[in-house]
Amino acid sequence: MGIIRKTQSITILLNEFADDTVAIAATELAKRLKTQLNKTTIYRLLSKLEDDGIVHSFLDRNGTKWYAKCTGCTTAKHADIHPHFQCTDCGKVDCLSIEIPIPNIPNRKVTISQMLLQGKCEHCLAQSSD
Amino acid sequence: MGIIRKTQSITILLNEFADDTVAIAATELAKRLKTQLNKTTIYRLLSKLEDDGIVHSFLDRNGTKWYAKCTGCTTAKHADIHPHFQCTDCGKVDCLSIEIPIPNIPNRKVTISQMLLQGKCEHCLAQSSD
DNA sequence: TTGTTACTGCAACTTAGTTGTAATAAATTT
DNA sequence: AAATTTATTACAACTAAGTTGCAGTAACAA
Repeated sequence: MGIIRKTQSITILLNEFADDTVAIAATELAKRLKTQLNKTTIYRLLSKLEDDGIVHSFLDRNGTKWYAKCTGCTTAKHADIHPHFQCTDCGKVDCLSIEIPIPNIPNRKVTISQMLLQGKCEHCLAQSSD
Repeated sequence: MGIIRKTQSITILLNEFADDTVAIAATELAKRLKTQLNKTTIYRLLSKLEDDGIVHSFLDRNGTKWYAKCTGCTTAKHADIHPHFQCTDCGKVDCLSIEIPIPNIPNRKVTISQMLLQGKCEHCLAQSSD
């Protein structure tokens, strides 16, 4: 179910992911590209790009789905095991370049681990002098 | 916005949380209690119970919202900083009684940390002899 | 340049959750 | 115990995110 043809739509969509660590909400993409792409196309492409290991997705506390570029992922396996950070002030979300070890839980075999951190980003910390 | 009156509805709803560590999906509660409570009531009560520190909620990878009982929380602050575990085989979700330290991120002030672990639960591990 | 079929747009749909409002039932007062 | 107050509930209607089916379009191979 990956991407086979290099279409205009893909170029338009990938252009939005200029910054490698900043995540974009799926709904935000749908809004931004409304005049250029149908929302069905956007959702379908995002899903394919994720299958191909080009982007990865995650949810924040509100259930909003975010997408960001992958680094070092393949079709076979997503290697993005970094935590994500959401600023509670400005709402900005990005990928943190640290690795969180998967904790060992007795009686269970843990294979996937996801971490969402919330707090104040650099910019908002400076603003509030707090 | 907390709970003021001890109503029948609350009794019915809280009865579902018999097990202290097993989480229940909001949609599952809506389905189970359909004949007894209106879904609006269910969602509003869950939200109030969360405000009161009686239950806490979190989202899984599919965006499904789960609720589970709190231990040691108050109206002022949710103290449930444990990770949640979802079995990729049977779908069961529960609270793990371990504490994950909030990682220190340079240039950011992290105040909330959430972790979702996925893998095989004890029961499904035994089933699959794997 | 033609044929194949992946991809896209559109409309209609689904699902989770929310909002407004009138009726009901806890809890308090008399 | 009855009356009063108002938090709570049910109902219907709505919203927002995402999905599905399908006919038309556009990559790309031959």
